[in-house]
Amino acid sequence: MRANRKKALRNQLIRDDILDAALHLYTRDGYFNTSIHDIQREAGVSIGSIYNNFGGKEAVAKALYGQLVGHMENVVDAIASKHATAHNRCRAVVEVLFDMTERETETVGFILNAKHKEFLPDEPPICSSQPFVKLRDMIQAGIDAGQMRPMDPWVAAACTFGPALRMIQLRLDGMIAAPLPDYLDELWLHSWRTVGVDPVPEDLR
Amino acid sequence: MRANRKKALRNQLIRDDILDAALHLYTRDGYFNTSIHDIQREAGVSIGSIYNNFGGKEAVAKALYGQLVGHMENVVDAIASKHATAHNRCRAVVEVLFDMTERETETVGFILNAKHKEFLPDEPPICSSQPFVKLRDMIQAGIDAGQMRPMDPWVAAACTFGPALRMIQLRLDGMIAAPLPDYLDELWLHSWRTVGVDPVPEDLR
DNA sequence: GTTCTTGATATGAACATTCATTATAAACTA
DNA sequence: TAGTTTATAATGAATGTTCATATCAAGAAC
Repeated sequence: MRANRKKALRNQLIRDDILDAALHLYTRDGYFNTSIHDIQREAGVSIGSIYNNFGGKEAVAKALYGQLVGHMENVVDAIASKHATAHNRCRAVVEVLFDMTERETETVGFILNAKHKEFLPDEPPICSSQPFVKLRDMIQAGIDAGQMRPMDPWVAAACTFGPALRMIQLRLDGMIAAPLPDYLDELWLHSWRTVGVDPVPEDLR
Repeated sequence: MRANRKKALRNQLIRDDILDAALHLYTRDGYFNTSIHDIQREAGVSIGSIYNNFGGKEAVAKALYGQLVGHMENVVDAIASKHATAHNRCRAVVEVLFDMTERETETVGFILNAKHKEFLPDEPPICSSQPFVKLRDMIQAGIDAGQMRPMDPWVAAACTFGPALRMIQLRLDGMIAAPLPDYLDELWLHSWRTVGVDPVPEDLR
């Protein structure tokens, strides 16, 4: 029993090593420029281990994708349960995304920037994955509650998160030198003016 | 002389056929899922022609990239010389991008969505290419002229074009069913409220 | 306690395939 | 004639995948 747990732990470590290496190489070089051999070298495991644990090149990407989407979903859920109003929720989403862009750059890059359709053709597009659906629900709820202007939900979503996502992309591309959180207040003040009924509260400007 | 021109013309036709095929396949399947043989078949030319005219796989992508960036630059230049105020210029940019997304879907997809860094590692990032630089200059001029709120230029650019770019991405991903121009007025009304000093003129709402 | 057996996993050289590129000769064009 | 296109085949490097073997932990037999 104890032995099994130990074994399972070691197993988990190897899986994590592989996924860590894959994330690193995918975000640096792209999926197609990353060979199984590269991952094997970077992770310090054998090729066989990758096939034993995942099954193949695409399966590694799929597992990584699932893990990170799950992570994003947890983040969104945490925000939704912590904040009540549409304004506070949406602002928290942008705040967390900006923080994550600095702290977990590779995660954000892989989730927001990678073209999954090209290497995971069977996965639904990222926009229809759980965390993104929940973001849209968040906005729809805000409109229904009269906290956001009545407008097409897609337009509302694009106006609410579009500017922030653009900033993230520019930051990931090395165009913006300063950490994103530095821009949070200014950006959000303007973003919310677009969609919000009430202005941004004084203490968040 | 006349003969040379005819020859050059035929030559140009072949080159265009190759680039058209490449654009089509790149946007549908991605660069790495598109082989030279795929392009050759789709274009109805021989492999030799591709190597004679371009030199190799990456060179095709590079030529295509250059052509489309040049096209975008012309579009931006035309807008800049046709309109005078920051508002009219920026709105025209969004309008043209929305139209192009419907009419030249593949061009827009390749320019805005493709990860060029992965297959053209020597090219500078798209954000620092001429047309994008000119867009930022456009915004900076608007701020200097007092037509746009004084704010960080990156934030201004993200607020001005971020929502529109997000809409384009959603449309390209098949999330939005209606043609983008249907959303133009509503989106721009909200976008401009974010960054403009004066409101959107009556006749453009 | 020592040795043997077992099951699960790790290893990495070998294999098979893909695919960019080169080569070649015949047909075509100016 | 000289240059280009075409059609086809050949080449070889890159790389995804397989599999026989090695490793090792945990009991079983003695």
